[in-house]
Amino acid sequence: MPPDTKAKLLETAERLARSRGYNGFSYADLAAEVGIRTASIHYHFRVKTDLAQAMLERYTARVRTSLEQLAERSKNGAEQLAGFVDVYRDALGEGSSVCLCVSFSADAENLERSVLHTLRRFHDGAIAWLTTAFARGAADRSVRDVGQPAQEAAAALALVEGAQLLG
Amino acid sequence: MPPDTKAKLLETAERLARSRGYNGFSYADLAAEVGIRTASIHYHFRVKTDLAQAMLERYTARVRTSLEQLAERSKNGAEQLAGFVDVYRDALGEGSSVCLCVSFSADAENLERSVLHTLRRFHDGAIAWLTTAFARGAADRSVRDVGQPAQEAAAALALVEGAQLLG
DNA sequence: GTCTATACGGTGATAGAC
DNA sequence: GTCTATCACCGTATAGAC
Repeated sequence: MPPDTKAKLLETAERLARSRGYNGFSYADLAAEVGIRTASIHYHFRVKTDLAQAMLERYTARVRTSLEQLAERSKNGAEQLAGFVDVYRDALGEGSSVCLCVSFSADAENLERSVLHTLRRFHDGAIAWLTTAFARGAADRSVRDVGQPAQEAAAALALVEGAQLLG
Repeated sequence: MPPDTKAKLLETAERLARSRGYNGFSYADLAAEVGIRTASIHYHFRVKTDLAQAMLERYTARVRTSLEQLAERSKNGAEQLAGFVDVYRDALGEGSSVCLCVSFSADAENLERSVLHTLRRFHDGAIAWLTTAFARGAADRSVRDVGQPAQEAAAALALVEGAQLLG
């Protein structure tokens, strides 16, 4: 069994990005934490953009799975919505860190197209999921005062991301 | 009349920070836009932290004035709250930029204590203002479904900041 | 796969002439 | 006040030995 350095790099990079922002950690920081040299990182991720892309894809897949499971096991729309906050925060990395997408969005100006594209798809997916949840809550009467589900969804996403920024 | 380079630096720096993030612009960028050399910037702001502090103080003062005037001229709580979004976005720099505090919050990990303190005071002030507005709206019946004004205020601030991040 | 060694540009910052 | 010149560092990235 190899130590699977690549997985360790991704895990550590995500933790660093979520606590310091994507541009807030360097290959030097990452290498030090994992216990190798910066040059070795380049073997696994040729350029830093490759690392960013891999981080985001790994993160997106994890969130998608969590949300799908939550939608299935929820009894109604209200329960589904209530679980969203937990998924968005706790299940994705404990403690005083921030959603990976918040950290990426903040430095969005310097990101590559492909990474930006993945980021946008994550947001679209989250809004679609929330829209369904609000519509469900309105239909089963478990959520009150639902206007346009799509608008409620956009507002809800902005709310949780903004809340993290203020933390 | 001198060209007042210092003011021009602050103005340009704010525009750059709001479109690229605080760590997204360098003295080189700033110097190029203003039309001087990087060394000259150091005459006005010895270190970059000094610039950050000055930017934030200037911004905070401007927002405070706008919010005070808005509170005074508003007929009721609902009108006051409706105007908040405009102040927070338009009145503080047109176009596709972001609130200066969002850009600072994103890179918060690398900021100095004093800057961080000013940033927190801005947030506290905004929440206090919003709390008053919600309480006013609840009292004069112009705003429906007001729970705890302080909580509504925190949620509202998170909402507008998160919305900017997603933009 | 990981290492040492190195390249190269960009960064904030300083000294001193004008 | 602004300049030129220069600094020490840190960032990503590459070459090649092991």
